[in-house]
Amino acid sequence: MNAAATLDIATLTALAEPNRLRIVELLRDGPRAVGDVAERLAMRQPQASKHLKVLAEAGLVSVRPHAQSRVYQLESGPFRNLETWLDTFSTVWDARLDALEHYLGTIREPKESGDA
Amino acid sequence: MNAAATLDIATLTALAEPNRLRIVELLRDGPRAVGDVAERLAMRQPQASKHLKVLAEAGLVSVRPHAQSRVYQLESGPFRNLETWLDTFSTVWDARLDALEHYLGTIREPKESGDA
DNA sequence: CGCGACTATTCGTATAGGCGTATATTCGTG
DNA sequence: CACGAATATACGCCTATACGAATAGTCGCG
Repeated sequence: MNAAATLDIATLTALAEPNRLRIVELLRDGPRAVGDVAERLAMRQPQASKHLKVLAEAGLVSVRPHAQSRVYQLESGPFRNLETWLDTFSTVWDARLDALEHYLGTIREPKESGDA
Repeated sequence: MNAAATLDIATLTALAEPNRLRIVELLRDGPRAVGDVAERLAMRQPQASKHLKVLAEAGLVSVRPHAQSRVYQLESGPFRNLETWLDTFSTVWDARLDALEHYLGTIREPKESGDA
């Protein structure tokens, strides 16, 4: 039911690559064609294409053909989803100290009472 | 200066691993010892230790010794930082269509005035 | 239609990193 | 101080994947 809290790992694996992260940050300033991305980030065209493909498969970017060029732009979905996932941690920071104390208290107890 | 907008890639690489992501989501419910993590996530103790080490080096978790056990808990810093980074994209979605139109218009131009 | 510009794909190579097994280390206890 | 429990580290193996070079595909244009 809470599908909103289920983060797609592909979003993170796509972002967790330096060059791809740079691409995303470049695209933040606006859409770009493949060659444009390659030139600005000083990488070769095939690498740009491959990384953009990975980003596209993760849904982070979309493509729009324009003559021979292909213009890539960011898609909000995965970013919003990631933000939603991050929000599930917001409540943790408040209860953090309390939870630690509590856990240290129960660490002696065997493992009983299956929680969730 | 604006270090807040500079996302540490280590945060993403640490999270972009299924088992580590599961660890983080488990720790969201509260701190856990290594063996506890290993048992709940059905992984072996060394793997749990290694993954927790990576998470710790990325600053996502902190350790607190308790007898022979070591209790790991989430640290808010990287999560907040990631959230701040995500916020830099919020303004993009609004200007998205506009930016695409604009880029398609300038795609013919060689390279207009090197930006920042 | 053939050519040039732009992009995607394929192939081989190198390396990062995850896993399992074994072992070292540390701490509390009697 | 010896022992057991809990954790960390070391080693070898194996897969995923990023890179470079070469090539194939696609589109507009004359």
